[in-house]
Amino acid sequence: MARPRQFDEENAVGSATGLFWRRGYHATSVRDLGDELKLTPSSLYRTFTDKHTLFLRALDHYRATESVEARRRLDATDRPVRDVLREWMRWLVTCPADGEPGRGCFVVNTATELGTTDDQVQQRTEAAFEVTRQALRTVLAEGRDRGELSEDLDTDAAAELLFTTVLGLRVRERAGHDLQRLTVAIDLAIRGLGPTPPGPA
Amino acid sequence: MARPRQFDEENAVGSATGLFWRRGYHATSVRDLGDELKLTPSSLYRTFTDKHTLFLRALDHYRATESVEARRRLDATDRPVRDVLREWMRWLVTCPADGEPGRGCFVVNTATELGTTDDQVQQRTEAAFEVTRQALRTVLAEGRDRGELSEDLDTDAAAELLFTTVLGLRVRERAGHDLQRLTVAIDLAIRGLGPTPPGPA
DNA sequence: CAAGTTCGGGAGCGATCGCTCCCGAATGGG
DNA sequence: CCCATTCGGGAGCGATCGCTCCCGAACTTG
Repeated sequence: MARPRQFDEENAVGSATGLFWRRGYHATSVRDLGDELKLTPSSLYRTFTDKHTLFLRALDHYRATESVEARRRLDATDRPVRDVLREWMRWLVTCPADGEPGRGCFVVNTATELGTTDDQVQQRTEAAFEVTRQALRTVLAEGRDRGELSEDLDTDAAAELLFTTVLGLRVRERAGHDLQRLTVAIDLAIRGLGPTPPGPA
Repeated sequence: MARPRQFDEENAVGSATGLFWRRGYHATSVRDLGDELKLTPSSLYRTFTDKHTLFLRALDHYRATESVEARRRLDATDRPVRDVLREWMRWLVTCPADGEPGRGCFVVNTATELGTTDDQVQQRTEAAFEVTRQALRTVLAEGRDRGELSEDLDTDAAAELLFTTVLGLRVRERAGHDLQRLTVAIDLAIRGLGPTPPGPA
């Protein structure tokens, strides 16, 4: 048709995600975004409509990268369930430190900042939450089927509890809490799943 | 000295707390505060210096009311530890509904919105967190001393885990999650403390 | 009662907010 | 090759931001 873009749209969304992630929605200005993405206001608005739409794109981008990576780490069916869960939770409280510590979880930060005020945002945060919760249910059910967890364990309830605990861990990482304390909580959360049942008699 | 105030300063701080609680720091403007507190800008700034200082006052007010109330509900030493903990956690996810649902915890909301960027804010959120954590340690230690919890239970670790879970519950209340699901998580968290040991032989 | 001080109210400061419009340049399709 | 179309760049829109100053009124103190 006409002149093509001189920037990669997906890269730009990635940068915007980082900025929204660190500062939140309201504290991030359009000019901040323009500087970070190396985009002029006109290009930014032509491409992303407005700030709110770009924020939704950022949420989608986060879910397509970070959330997918998190889910992938839960799908290691070749290892004991407890090990998978423990390492997954430890990764959740250390992974942001790859870039910089104290970013927490973009979805959690967004859910607490905006609450239930924005339907489109809530729809996305809720979908992200549901993916994690469902993944936990699946992992726990697998563990029980493989005999690694007691048959008395209510896996749905356990998933609900682990999911809640994970949100708390993300908050604490954001708040800069000591990693060792978080590890203590994680280890006990895993132990809370109960002892490994004896092998089939 | 001179002409006295025509408004109650503590009431004003209370209203400001409610507004900051619902909307967060950045989304609350000084004009919003002025309308809510029925204060003109000049009175507001003469009394509270600036928006940031008023926010710190709001955090202190919250700790002096909500946090103290929460702590009080944990100090019921005349009842079984499990019952106290369970009812305390259920109250944590329903108490905001007295006014309106979806407010979550002001301290959690603040910690996730501002992260570790503001020293004075972080100092207050951290103090609030530590009070809750210490209260949990005390309650669990009492429960163990009274023989309601196993002597094998690491009460410090359990306090760490319960504290983390509570933060998660507060996030989920803010996000509008179903109360029944939260109750499921709470009940299992209590069960995770282990069985009641048999009485002294 | 007069002096001194703080009050409530309001206009309005400079800066920044989200966003729009216009421009010449670059690139594609007919 | 030419023209329609989108590009990057920048000026700047009205609105709102956090905040300040000035005013006459109200109150306490000597």
